Amino acid sequence: MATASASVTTGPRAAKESRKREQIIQAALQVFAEHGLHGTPVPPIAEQAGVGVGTLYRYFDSKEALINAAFCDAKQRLQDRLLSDLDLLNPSRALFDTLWARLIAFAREEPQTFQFLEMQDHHSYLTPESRSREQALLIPLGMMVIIGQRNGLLSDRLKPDLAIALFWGAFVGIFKAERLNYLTLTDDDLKRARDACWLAMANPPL
Amino acid sequence: MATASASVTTGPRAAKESRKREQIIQAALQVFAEHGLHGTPVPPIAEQAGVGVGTLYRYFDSKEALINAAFCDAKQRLQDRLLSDLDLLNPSRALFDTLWARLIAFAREEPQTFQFLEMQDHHSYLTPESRSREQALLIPLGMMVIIGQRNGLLSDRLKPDLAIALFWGAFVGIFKAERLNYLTLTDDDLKRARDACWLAMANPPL
DNA sequence: ATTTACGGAATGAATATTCATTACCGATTC
DNA sequence: GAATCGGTAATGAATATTCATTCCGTAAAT
Repeated sequence: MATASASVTTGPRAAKESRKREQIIQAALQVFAEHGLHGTPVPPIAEQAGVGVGTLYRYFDSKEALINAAFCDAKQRLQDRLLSDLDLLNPSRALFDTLWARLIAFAREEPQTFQFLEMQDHHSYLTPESRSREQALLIPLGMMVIIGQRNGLLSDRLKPDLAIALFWGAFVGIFKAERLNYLTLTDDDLKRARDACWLAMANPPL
Repeated sequence: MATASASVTTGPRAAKESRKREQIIQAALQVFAEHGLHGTPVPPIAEQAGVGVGTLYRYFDSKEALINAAFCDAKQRLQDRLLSDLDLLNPSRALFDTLWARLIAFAREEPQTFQFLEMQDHHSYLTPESRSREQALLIPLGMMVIIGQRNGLLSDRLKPDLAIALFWGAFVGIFKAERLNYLTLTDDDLKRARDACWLAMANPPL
């Protein structure tokens, strides 16, 4: 009885279910990124995940719930990969380069996740809880910029929110251009783009 | 007979039809921008345009055709407003400022059009012809950057396509942030953002 | 043996598109 | 100038399709 009770939350059964959940979310991310949220029927998601439609609905109450789960999962992964083990309260050029490199790695290794997060039409679907998850990434970055500006490392020309929007937009823009085949990005291009972004935000050296 | 024949293509009848076409496209832009392409049923578009659904289908073969028409129309308007009466082959800081000012004006006066053009999920719908219209804007801008780099006005750090993608992305990013209420953009903010973008692309003064 | 998970056909609601009908407009006739 | 007519435009209810969700027979697990 004790073991049975334990297995409800920690046994191999639970582990397998948890894995299948992830599997469905992963599949959803891919198909959503390709066809948009309204644009993808549920059955293709199930197929991509290798499960029946009925099974999908065992794990998620509705398409909307799945969208929110996928969104939170993706945002969380981006946040983890960007911020983990980083001391944002000590800004430096090296920290900026690290953040840039991590962004690149994320966009390269999980292109669909990146694209999914940049899609427009989330916001009509998202629960307040999902929406607030956005802040978990933006607030630390904002603090970093504020401190950088106090330090004199970054120019205070741009208010922090604006600097972040500009930087983020530029990054998204170059990857969007690559996805649409308007250009190809070499490693060298990415370094040059990074330096250009830095020039836009930094204080000129004395 | 001659008069009758003429009125077929040039009379008040034709003019009214042409106006109604525009009216429907305008309405489509607005509703699409708000709810996404897959997300908006056809009847609401007709309602917004003040016509019956059947009428809409008299003017456009399908929802897809309407999307393409709206896209071409929007791209054309953006292009006209950005490039008309401008000598892109003589780049200068003043020309850059003019382009920036025109972009602002467009984004401010036709926010739905701007948002519609930046939506992700066009590309699965667009005909090759619609798609090629993209080039009509990108190629002149590319030429301008090339000449600016030859001049020494712009840094040749970034290859032209990359410079444009970066700049465009930054611009889209700050307006997206404003739309999502992450920040508010004052006129002063916009000037500062402009200068930051210039720093990213220009050659430093000697 | 019983419970739980699975799959995918079945269901009903939502949506794109069509079509039979009506309203309108300009031309022609008296 | 008024009345009639032919044809085109407009309409929205009806149809066909697509989609989210459910349900039940089967398989797996315990």
